[in-house]
Amino acid sequence: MTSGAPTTPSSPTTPASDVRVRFAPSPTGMFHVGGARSALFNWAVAKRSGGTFVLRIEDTDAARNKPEWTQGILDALAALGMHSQDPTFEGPYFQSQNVELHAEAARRLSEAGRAYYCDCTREDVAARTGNPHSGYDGFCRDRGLAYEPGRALRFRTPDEGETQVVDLIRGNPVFPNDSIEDFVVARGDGSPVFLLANVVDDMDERITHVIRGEEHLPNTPKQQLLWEALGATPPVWAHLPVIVNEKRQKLSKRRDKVALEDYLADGILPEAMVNYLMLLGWAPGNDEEILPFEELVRRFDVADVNTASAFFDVKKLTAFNGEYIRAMGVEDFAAACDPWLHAPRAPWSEEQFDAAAFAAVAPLAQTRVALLSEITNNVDFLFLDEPVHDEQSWAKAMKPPAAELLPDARAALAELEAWEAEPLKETVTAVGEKHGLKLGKAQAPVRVAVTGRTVGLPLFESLEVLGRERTLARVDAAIARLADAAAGTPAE
RNA sequence: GCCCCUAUCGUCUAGUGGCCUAGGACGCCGCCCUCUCACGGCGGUAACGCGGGUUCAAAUCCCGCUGGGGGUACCA
Repeated sequence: MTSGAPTTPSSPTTPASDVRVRFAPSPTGMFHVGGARSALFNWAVAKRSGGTFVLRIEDTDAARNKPEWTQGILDALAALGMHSQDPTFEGPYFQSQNVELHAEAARRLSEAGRAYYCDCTREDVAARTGNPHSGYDGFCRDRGLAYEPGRALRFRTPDEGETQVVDLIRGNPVFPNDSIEDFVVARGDGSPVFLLANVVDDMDERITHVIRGEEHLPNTPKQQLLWEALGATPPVWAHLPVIVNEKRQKLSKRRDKVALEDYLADGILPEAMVNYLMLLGWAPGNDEEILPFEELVRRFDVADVNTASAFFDVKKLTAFNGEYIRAMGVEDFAAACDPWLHAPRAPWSEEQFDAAAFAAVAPLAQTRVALLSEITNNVDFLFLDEPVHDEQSWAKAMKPPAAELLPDARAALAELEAWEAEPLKETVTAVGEKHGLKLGKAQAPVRVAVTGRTVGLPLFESLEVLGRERTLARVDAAIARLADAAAGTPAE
């Protein structure tokens, strides 16, 4: 404020800062795209500020936690670029290893009179208030109950005043204290609940900014009260808008496709997913959207994140993925396709697969796939013994004069000297003209005979790679089928 | 019920009182390119929820309404 005071120099090298953010998932299922976005925003803040990203696994719900889910979280974060080899990354810590600290915090709260023991059941409370949703009525507040197994510890919330939360995204929401019930901080068996454990861990890990989903906003005044009661300065909060489905409900594991792994298995590139997720609720400005993560980070400020919920649009994600695929070098593209070129994802065997043939055709396929998984159908005709039988394609392409054209094409192809794309194209063009067809029409029966489909890679390059022998055999098979159909013996 | 958040094209968003006859992207439609399908190029479609204020001036500020969402557990 004072004029003349030295301002912070803007250094080209990011100075190490005290900013410590965290991502604290619980390992109760497949890793969620919503979680991925929260992690990414935290990661971006840490990167941007030169701070630290702490990963904490909240594994205290023994009944629902499974170790494989924890590994799933680690793998998913790593796939998106957040891994322990990066100096920004700290952890993972496990909440279950901090139970002593949680218990001590509960004890302090109790001893300081900030919390009290309660033996009411839900039914007791509901019977007294007449409303199952009205919250705890404070019945045990001044009964001076000592701890006994079965008695929960409740935090004594202030009766008056209000609690204001400092939130970078939402302004500073104010909650009337009389609307905050005396919530449970430790269960009847002494174990801490989320509200407490989460706060104690954040204090322990010296978290300065809590950036999480909007669904936690109602927890925030309670947690802030806990921070204060425990004698610490609350962090700065930032509540991200929720991600919703087409019905504008929060994405849920039950009804929506939310597992990051599923999208990767479809052939969404991690970079595309990162780019898309960063743009859900935030825009880098300048009318630009497709940007590398480093650039996104450079422009990112959590305070600029939107407040309204955002629809997870798979179509736009897919479009982004197409952009990323087309931007790759051909070799990288081919390498990325690899998992979809072999069993079990591909319907052909290792013996049938021909790497050289794929390499020849990869550049042609690159502009035609938006998901890597689509590569399989684009090149299957090269590796399968017979082309796929797509009956719709057959019906569309094998109308007259296909039955006459195909034998002519077969004959011309058999005599072609150079089995290369250009002469192949000239040959089919000539045959088509003989039947009064332009190339566009004339190529269709040949395409379906050889590849099984009306759509696909450029035909003549495909034939060149397939080879004369296999091409002719397939055309022969199609001619035979057409003849059978004409003779009244249905091929089907 | 109570508490809280929220509202620009179908969708993601730009917009911080005049640059807005509201910009970009996805989607959709048309044209061009073209051996199919894509890619690419060009063009089009389409929005400030409603009602009051404040102001010379409001998508932008205020209030109300309506709509949407989240939370309301001895889950996290």
